[in-house]
Amino acid sequence: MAKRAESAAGSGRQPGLSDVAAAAGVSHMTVSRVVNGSGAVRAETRLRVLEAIEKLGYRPNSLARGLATGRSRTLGVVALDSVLYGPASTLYGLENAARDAGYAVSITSVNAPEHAQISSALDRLRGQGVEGVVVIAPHEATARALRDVSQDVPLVAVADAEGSPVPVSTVDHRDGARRATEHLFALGHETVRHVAGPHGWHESRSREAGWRDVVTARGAAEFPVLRGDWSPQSGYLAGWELLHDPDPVGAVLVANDQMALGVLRAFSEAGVAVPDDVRVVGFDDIPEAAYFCPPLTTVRQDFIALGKQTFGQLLGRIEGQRVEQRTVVPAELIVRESTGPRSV
Amino acid sequence: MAKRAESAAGSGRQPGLSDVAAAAGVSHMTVSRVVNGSGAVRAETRLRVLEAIEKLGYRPNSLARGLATGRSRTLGVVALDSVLYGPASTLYGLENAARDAGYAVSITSVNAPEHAQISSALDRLRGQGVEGVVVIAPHEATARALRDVSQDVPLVAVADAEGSPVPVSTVDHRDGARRATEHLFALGHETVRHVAGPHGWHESRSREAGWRDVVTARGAAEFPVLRGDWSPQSGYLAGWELLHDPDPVGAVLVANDQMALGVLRAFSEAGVAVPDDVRVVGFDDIPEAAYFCPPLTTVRQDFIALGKQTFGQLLGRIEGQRVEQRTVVPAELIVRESTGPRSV
DNA sequence: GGCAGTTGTGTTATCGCTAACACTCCGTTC
DNA sequence: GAACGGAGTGTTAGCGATAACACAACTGCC
Repeated sequence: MAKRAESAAGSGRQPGLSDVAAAAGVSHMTVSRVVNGSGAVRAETRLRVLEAIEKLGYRPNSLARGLATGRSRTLGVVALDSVLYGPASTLYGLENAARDAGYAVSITSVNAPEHAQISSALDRLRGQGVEGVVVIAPHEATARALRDVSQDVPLVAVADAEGSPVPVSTVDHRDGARRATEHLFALGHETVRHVAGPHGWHESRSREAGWRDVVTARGAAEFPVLRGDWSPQSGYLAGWELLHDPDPVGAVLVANDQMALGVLRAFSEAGVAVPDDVRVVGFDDIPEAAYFCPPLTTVRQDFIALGKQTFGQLLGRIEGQRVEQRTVVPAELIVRESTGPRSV
Repeated sequence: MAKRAESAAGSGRQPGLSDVAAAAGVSHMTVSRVVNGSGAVRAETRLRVLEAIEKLGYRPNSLARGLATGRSRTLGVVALDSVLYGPASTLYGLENAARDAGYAVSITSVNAPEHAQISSALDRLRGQGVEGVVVIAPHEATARALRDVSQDVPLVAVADAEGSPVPVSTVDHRDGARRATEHLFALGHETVRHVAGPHGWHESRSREAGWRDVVTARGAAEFPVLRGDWSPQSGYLAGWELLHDPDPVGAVLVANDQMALGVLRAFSEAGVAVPDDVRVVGFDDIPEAAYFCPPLTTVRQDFIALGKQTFGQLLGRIEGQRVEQRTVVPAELIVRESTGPRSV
C-alpha cells in the first residue's frame, strides 16, 4: 500500500481507492463505503476519508466499478441523421435525461438505415458494456432493420411506429397534426390542405394520418396531399402548386417548419397574404419559426420530455420489468400570427 | 472453468474469455491472443478458438480491457449548443473520426458556458475514464471558462480562438470569409457589405475579420457592419436596412446561411433581384442553401475533416506528443446562382 | 549432440472496484 | 456475567481482461 501511495505521488497516475485508504489510515473498503454511502462508518472516520479524498483529488473509476458491479451505468445511442432538427434534439433530450439519472451516454452513428450497419453499431455498443440502447429511427427502413437484430441488450427505438417488434417511444405526431388541423377548422375554413413529408418516414405518415382524421371526421373535401422532402425548396414548390390550384386554398398544414418556410415564401412572392388570405401551420417549432414572416403557428415537440420518457422506458427494460410497447409524448400547438385574426 | 462455462450457459450472462477458453480447450490467454492478434498462435488452434467465439457469440468486454490496459479508447465530448447546425455537425464529424480509429464517444452537454458547468462536465467524463476530451466551444465565454479548468485530462477545444490556453482546432472562418469577399470583388463590385453574427461568438469575429481584411486590402469603402443573431429574422431586418441605405448596395457577405435567407427574403419583397441587382454570399452551406431562391453561394465547412483533425490533435496530446496549439481546416467557397452572372 | 533461439502455450499477478463474510468492540438482555 | 446483536472495520475473492514471465517442444547451427 505504501508502494502504491508513493507511486501515485511520483507518477501522474490518478489516485485510487487504496491511495486514499493509505492517506487516511484506513482500509480501501472503508473508503469505498464512504464514497458510496453504503454501510456504516463512524463520523470521525468519514471525515478523515473525505479529507484524504479532497487532498488527493480522488475520483472513482467507473470502469472498475462497472466491472465489479456488472452495471456500467452507460446508455448507448444509435443516431442516423444527427444533423436534422428532430433527431439532434432527440439526442439532446436523451442526454439530459440520462445525465439526471447518473447515466453516461455513448453515441455512435450510422450512415444508412441498413441492417448490417445497425447490427454492427449495436455490437460496438454492446462491447462497450452499455446497459441499454436507444435507436433514433425516423426512417421506416430502420424500424424494419431492427426487427431481426439480435436483442441481447435492452433496446428502445424512438420512432412513431405501430406494431413495432421493439418497444418504441415517440411524440404524438398524429395527435399534433389533428390539433393543428382542428385549429384551422375552428377558424372557419371549409377544408384544410396538407403538404406532407417524404415517403418512408414515420413522421410523414403519422402527421398525414392526423390531418386526414380530422378532415374525414368533419366530412370536409379531402384534396390529395402534396409531398415534399422536408426542405424549404420542396415547400416552395408545393406553395406554388397550391397557388395554381383551381380550388381556392384557405388553410394549409405543412408537415414541417422548413417546408412551411418555403410555402410562405411562395405565397409572399405571389402577393398572397398570410394570414389574411391563407392560413398556414407548420410542425416542429424550430427556433426560427417564431421569426418567420409572419411568425409561424406550429406544433411543438417536447424533446426533454421525450428523452425522459424514452430513458424511463429503457430503464424499465433494463430492470427486467414489463414495459409499455409504445409510449407517447403529447404535442403542443403553438399559435402565432400565421393563423392569427385577419386584419380588417 | 467448467463452473464458469456452465453458469454462462445457464444464466443469460455474456460469455467471457474463460468461457471461450473452456469451449476451445485452451487457456484464456490463448483466446486473448487470438482476439487481439498479438503473439503467435498455431493456425489450427486459432481456428478452434474462432469457432468457439462464434458459437458463444463472444464479444470482448471493453471495460475490463480498459481497466487492464489503462486505455479506455473512449473520447469525451462536451457540447453546448448541440442543436445548431455547426455544433451538431462538429459532433457528427468527431464521432466519425473516433469510430474510424476504434474510439467510442461519450457525450455530455451543458446548458450554459459557465465555468462551474464545464468543470463538472469534465469531472463526469474523467470519472468515465475517457482518454481525452473535446469541448465544442463556439462562445468566447466557453473558451474563457476553459482557462482555469483543471487540465488533468488531455483536452482540445473546437473554437476559432487565438492565443487560447488550450489547444484549439477549427475551420478557417477568417480565410473562408476572405475568399467569399474576394469572389465578390472579382465580380466587379466596388465594395462589399457585411451582415455579421452576434457578439461573443468566435465565428462572428473571425468571419468579420476576414471580410475586413479584403475590404481594407482593396482600399474599398468600408461600411459599418450590420449585426444579426444568426436567425433568419435578424437577416431579414438587416436586409431591409441595406435596402434603405443611401449608398447603393451591390454585394453582401452574410455571416451565416440562415441570416442570408432572411436577407434574400427582404430583397425579394422589395423587388430587388439576386443576383441581378445585388449579389449575396452566405456561410455554412447548410443542406437547404442549395435550395434557396436563388441557390446560395456560400462557404462550406468540411466537418468530417474537422473531426478528423481535432481527433488527431487530441490523440497526439493523449500520447504525450507536443501538438500544434492551433490547427485549421480550410473552408471552401461554393459558388451558386446568388453570385451568378447577371442576366442580360 | 548440445546450446541457443524461436514458437506456441500456460501461469500468475494486476488494473480499481464491490460483494460477502469475518472479526472486534461495545452495550444489552436475562 | 455469559450470550447476543449490531456498529464499525478489515480481509479475501472475484469482475474480465492484459502483461510479464515461465516453460515446453521444436528448430537450426557448429
